[in-house]
Amino acid sequence: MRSPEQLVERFRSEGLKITPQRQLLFSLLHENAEHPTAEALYTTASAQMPGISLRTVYQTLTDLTEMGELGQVTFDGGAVRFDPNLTDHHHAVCNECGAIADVSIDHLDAVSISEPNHFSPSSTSVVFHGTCARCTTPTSNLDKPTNNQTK
Amino acid sequence: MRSPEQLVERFRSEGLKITPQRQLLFSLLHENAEHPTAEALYTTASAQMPGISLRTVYQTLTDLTEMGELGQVTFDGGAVRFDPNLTDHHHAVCNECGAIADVSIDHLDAVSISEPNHFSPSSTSVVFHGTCARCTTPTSNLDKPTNNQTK
DNA sequence: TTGCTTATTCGCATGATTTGCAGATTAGGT
DNA sequence: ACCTAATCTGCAAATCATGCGAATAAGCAA
Repeated sequence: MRSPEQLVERFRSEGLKITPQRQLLFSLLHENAEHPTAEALYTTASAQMPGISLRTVYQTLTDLTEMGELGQVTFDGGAVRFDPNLTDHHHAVCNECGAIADVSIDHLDAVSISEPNHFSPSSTSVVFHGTCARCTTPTSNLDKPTNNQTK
Repeated sequence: MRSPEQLVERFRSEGLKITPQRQLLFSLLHENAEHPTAEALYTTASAQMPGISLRTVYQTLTDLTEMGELGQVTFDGGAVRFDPNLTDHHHAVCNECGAIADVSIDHLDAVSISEPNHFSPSSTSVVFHGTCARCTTPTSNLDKPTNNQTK
C-alpha cells in the first residue's frame, strides 16, 4: 500500500474526499504487518476516534482493495484479513498463536503441476502452517502473544 | 475418504449408528472430486432424500472431518468446501467457472522460505488461480459449467 | 417382536462476518 | 457562507455455521 500522503493525493485526484476516518485508516494500515481483520482495525481505530463506524471501516477497506492499494487474505475460513504489502509474497501461519508472517519464497518457479493438464495458472499462493519462532522458543513463554486465530 | 462400506464398519466399531442420512452422505462424498460446500451436498442429498436437514449435513460433515475421513478447504473467504481426497495434494481454482481441481506438485520440496527465520512449517499448501482447460478452449462454450465460485 | 437406551435428526435460535440501504453529515469547491 | 455530491453512520438483512432441546430411530437385549 502507498503511504498515507500518496493515498491522499490519489484520492484527491480521483475526486474522492479526504475525511478524518480515511486518514486514520490510512495511517493504521501503513506498514502494518499484522494482517488485521476489519474488526481489529475497528477496535484500534475506535480508540483514537470514538464513534467511528464499523461500516466505515469496511467501506474504506473495500475501497482500498478495489483500488488495488490493499490485499486481502483468508486462512482456514476465518474472517478476511487485510494486507498492505503488495509485493509478491506468501504467508506463514502459526498454529499456536495465529500470527501471520509475510515470507518470500525461493524456487517458486520450480513448482509446477505434475500431471498433464491444461490449467493456466496466473498466480500461485503458498501458505505454510507451523510454529513461529516465538512459540518454538522454550524459554519466556510469558510474552507469548495470545491466540488470535479466528478459527 | 474411505469407501462407504469401510465407513460403515468404522462407525459401527465406534458405537455410532448407521442412519440412512449418513449412508447417503457417505455415497455422495465417495470419490467426489467437486469440492462441494455443505449447501451443495444438501441440495444433492435433498433430491434423493426429501426432508433431510441441512443441520444433519453439517453435522455429518463435521463428524467425518473430526474423524480424519474428510478434508476441508476454503478459497478466498468463500464457504468451506469438503474434500474426500486425503492424499497429499494441492488445488487449482479456475477464475472463470470456479471449478477446483486437485493437483499434484513437482519440486515442492525445493520451496523454502528465503529470509532467515525460525518458522518450522509442518505443512505447505499451494493454490493456483488461473483458467481451467474447459474455460480456455475457445470452441464449445455451450457446456461450460456455470460459475460456482461463492466469492 | 417388543421394549429400552442412547445416538441422531431436525428445526429454530443464535453467533459471526459482511453488505445493502437511507437519512444525516461533511468535504471541498463556488 | 452556500451547494452539492461524497461520505458516514446505524440498522436491517444476507450468508455461513453452530448450539440446543425435543422428537425420532438405530441397535441391542430379552
